[in-house]
Amino acid sequence: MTPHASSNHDIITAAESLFAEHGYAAVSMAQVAKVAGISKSNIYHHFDSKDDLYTSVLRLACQDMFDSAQQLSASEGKIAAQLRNFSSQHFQHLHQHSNITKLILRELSDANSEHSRLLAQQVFHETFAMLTSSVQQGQAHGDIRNDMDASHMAISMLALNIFLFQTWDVLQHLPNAPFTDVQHSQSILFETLWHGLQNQHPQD
Amino acid sequence: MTPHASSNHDIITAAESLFAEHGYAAVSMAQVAKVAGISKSNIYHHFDSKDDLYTSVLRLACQDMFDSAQQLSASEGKIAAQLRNFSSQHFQHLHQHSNITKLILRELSDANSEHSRLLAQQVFHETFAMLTSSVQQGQAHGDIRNDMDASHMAISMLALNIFLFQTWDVLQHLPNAPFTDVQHSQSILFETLWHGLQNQHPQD
DNA sequence: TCGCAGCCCGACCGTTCGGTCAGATTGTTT
DNA sequence: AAACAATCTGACCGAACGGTCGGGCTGCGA
Repeated sequence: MTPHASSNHDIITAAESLFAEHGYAAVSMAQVAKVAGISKSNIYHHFDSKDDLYTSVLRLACQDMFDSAQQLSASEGKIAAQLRNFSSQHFQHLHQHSNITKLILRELSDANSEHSRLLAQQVFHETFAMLTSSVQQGQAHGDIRNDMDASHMAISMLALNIFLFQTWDVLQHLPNAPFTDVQHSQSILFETLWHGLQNQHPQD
Repeated sequence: MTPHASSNHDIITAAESLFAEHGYAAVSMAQVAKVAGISKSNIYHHFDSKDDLYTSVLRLACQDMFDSAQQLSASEGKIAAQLRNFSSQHFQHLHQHSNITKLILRELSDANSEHSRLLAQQVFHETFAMLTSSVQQGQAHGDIRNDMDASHMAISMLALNIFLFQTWDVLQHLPNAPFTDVQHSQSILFETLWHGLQNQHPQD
């Protein structure tokens, strides 16, 4: 509600990390207050309810994700370098805003209200539309094969990055330890996929 | 524990769907009792605590996932057909056991105890090892390019399937509706990736 | 200096939580 | 029918939950 709000941002920051780490139901207002360094009652002076706090956190998180996603625009140069650069930036982007990413991933699992889902899909749509557009440009230039849907190619790139983000901790516990450097693994996954997008095949 | 298993299985079934849908913290023992059709106290006759119930649910879920994952063995024929078939089966497998899949995906986000993580990663390792082995066979036969790590190729296939599973609801809300039939999208994603794994390229 | 409006807190409320317990019910064995 | 263990339940407990309230504190305009 209140736009300028002094410690409003502190509360949201504390709530954001807690919600991201443990989920909505597992976080109490008392915990948020303790982390934010204020009293529990004070939170209710800034927010109507726990749900209002969570909604505010989610809305601001999506806004941040939206803003910073617009900054990772497609660079100049060949399509290959463009997509490679975009994918790499997107992956780092996920880690830099890891709290927000975890929050949105949780929202995917819950799938309850359409309201929260709309927020997630709004932020989803941003990077997705950018990537799809780049792929379509590549198809127009003849660099990317035309016999496949640009949307599916774009979603594949996002899928590899997001999946790698959320499973990295588990992947490192696999035997024979095939995954050590996260940046290296990301580039390998991209190159594998990119290799299949190129338009230099003879026939099938 | 109990060999003839009176209502023990009913409780776990009820708890499984509730935990999968809403998460551990958001589900109360009273809700589980109501869905299972028994009293709350009766649950404590079969399980020591809420944590014990959840652990039992997770252990049984991983066991089911493990067992049924072994059944989707690599079929005969060419490597391409093998992998295509495996990927398709794996995807259907996720949907047939959607509760267990959601449960394990939630476990990924929580990342709290090593105990539960080990369970999840055990079930993860199963399909991963199978796929990696198939890819390595393909590499030995010369059907799959040798200049990339088999582990990363395998994880890419799993990533596309799992990501498609958990984001399908959101993807359908994207504008222009590029994703309509989930089976069709899955095959497109696989073909795109498989196109990049093949060993029939001239050079880079 | 006063007043007053926002900011903030300790104490408190009703409800729900996970969990316990004494006892009713049921099934089986003798 | 008696006896006994397993199964099941309603009533209950202390703790923690989301949320409220009255009143202190602080800064600022008059």
